[in-house]
Amino acid sequence: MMVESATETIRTTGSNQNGVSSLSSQSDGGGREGGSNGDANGEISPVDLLHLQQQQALQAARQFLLQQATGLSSPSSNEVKQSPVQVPVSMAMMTPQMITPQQMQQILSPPQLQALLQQQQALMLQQLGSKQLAFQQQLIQMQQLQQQHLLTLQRQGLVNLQPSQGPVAIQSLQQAAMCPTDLQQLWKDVAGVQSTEEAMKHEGLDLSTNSSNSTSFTAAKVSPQIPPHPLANGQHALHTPKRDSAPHEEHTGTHPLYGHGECKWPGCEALCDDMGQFIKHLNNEHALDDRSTAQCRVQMQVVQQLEIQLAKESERLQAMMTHLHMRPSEPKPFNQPVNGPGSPSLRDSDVYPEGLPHPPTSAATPITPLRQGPSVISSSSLHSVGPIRRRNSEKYCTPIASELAQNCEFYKNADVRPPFTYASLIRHAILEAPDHQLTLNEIYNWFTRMFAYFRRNTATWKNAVRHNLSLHKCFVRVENVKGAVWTVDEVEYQKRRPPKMTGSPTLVKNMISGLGFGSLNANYQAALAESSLSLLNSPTLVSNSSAASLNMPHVGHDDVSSTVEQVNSNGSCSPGLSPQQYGHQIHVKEEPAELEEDSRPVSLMATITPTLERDMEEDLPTEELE
DNA sequence: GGCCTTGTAAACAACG
DNA sequence: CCGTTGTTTACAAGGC
Repeated sequence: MMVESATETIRTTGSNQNGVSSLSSQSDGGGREGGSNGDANGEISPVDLLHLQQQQALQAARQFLLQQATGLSSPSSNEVKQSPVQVPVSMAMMTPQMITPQQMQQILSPPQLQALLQQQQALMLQQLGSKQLAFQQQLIQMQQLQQQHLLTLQRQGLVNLQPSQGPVAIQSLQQAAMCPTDLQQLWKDVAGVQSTEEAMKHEGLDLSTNSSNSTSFTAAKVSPQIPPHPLANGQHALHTPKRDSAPHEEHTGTHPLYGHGECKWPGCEALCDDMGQFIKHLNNEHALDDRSTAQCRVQMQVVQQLEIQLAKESERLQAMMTHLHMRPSEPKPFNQPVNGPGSPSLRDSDVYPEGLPHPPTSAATPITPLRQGPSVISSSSLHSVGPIRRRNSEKYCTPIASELAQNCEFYKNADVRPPFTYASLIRHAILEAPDHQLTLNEIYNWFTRMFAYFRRNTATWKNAVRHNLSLHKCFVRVENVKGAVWTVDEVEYQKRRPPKMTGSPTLVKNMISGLGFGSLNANYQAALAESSLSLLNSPTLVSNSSAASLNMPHVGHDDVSSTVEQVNSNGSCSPGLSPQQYGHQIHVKEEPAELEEDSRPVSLMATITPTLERDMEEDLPTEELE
């Protein structure tokens, strides 16, 4: 499929953030090393080459455009006369010119760049009046120029883009969705690049004009002089994926860009004690300048991509269900763009439940687990669903390690309940600690640090944490010099969830039989969610998923964070637990009684989302590195 | 329907 | 006394 190529290229973006996505790198709001583009290993890949070439192409194109654009007046002629060269703001907003090619290159992968150009062109077509025809043509020329360049490159074997990809570049881009961490990284890159290149100024481009003719520019109206409310609108217009429904933000303030004491401007996370300080910060740091507009624009792209991705994944789900002889229910929600005009984009909470076969046999069949899935698309309207009795994790799916690694930023910012049990989370927190031990308070902190969700209702979940610590034998309290710390007894933990058969036919049978009557069992739901998530979040893996996979027999495990220990056992550096312990844990099977209980078809995931396996392999090392 | 897991709530004790 | 930590019990919801 086309996904292959697209994701292949997008991977470059993904790889850049490996450092970021690693759980260890929770530089909580602290200094972000923006712009470290990951090409630490000084070799120049074809992709790098492409970037370079693209950069040149862009520059050339821009030069060309600028020369002629200067003659044009913007529709609203609102240019600010700061820079020698004035560019219609719509253009500034809509084209890569608003940031330097270097910046573009840094924040967007080649196909993204290309797609951007095309999308911008499309937008231009919509938004510019007929007067702008000439301008459009120039834009097209620019794009063509770039495409030609790409073509040339490809013919030279430097690029693996399909020649025909020009027209469908957007599609490629769509297919290669960015995961939350991607997005976050994107922001950081933009921010980082901007900050470092601030002095360079925008090569004669001044974007700090306002434009009333560009609808999308409303987003960019996040400007100092505008009070919070319009800002809120702006933010909603952007459909920020990680900032979903705001109702729960009241306690943190009334500003959608402000929450939990920090600035929620993408990639910012600056700490602000109060709203006043935040506003000040907003005005100072996020004024209407090229950086902000760039970020807004990227955010638009982000939202767009997420929406598109959602649609695609929905389609995929539809196809899967159809294939599995499920009643497709109403295909409607899948085929139509998720975000109706004007509707908050991330309406997935509507889409998914709808997309899933409505439980015909039992109205009680819960769909919430899926909705609470880690998927980005399920970020909205989740917090108010009330007590969650079941995580969809634990049993049937999501590897905490990989899930968290990939969606670290997402969970940090989105008020979405992580689809893991407390026990899993606690364990993960502890194992993530340098010496595999944490005090209660440190566990608390980990929760709040890692999950925006756990910044609310502290009494409740803290109680739950304590409850879990006490309840589960796998959590061992160790008296310490400075108090007590909690550790994980892996053996005990694994007892609770012994590895079962992986991708066994039984499972499949179960699944299918479960599907037979349309009542989705939780496993399947989770599988879908998981599958969707992994695809959504790690385009990197998509291309490999089919090939990789299935060669990790024993990991039909629900909570794949267990793999962390596996790795640890190899690499071994776990003061908390001996390597032996770790070595044993996986296959330890004692207390048959307990094992019995565990007829969880966890391995389903291995069948459905082989991606995860690779996933784990990938992010484990990063964990180890911390 | 019973059992199990999980989440939530709450009571309670120990401790600083 | 108060807050934190830790244990325990009870109950509800959901899955098997």
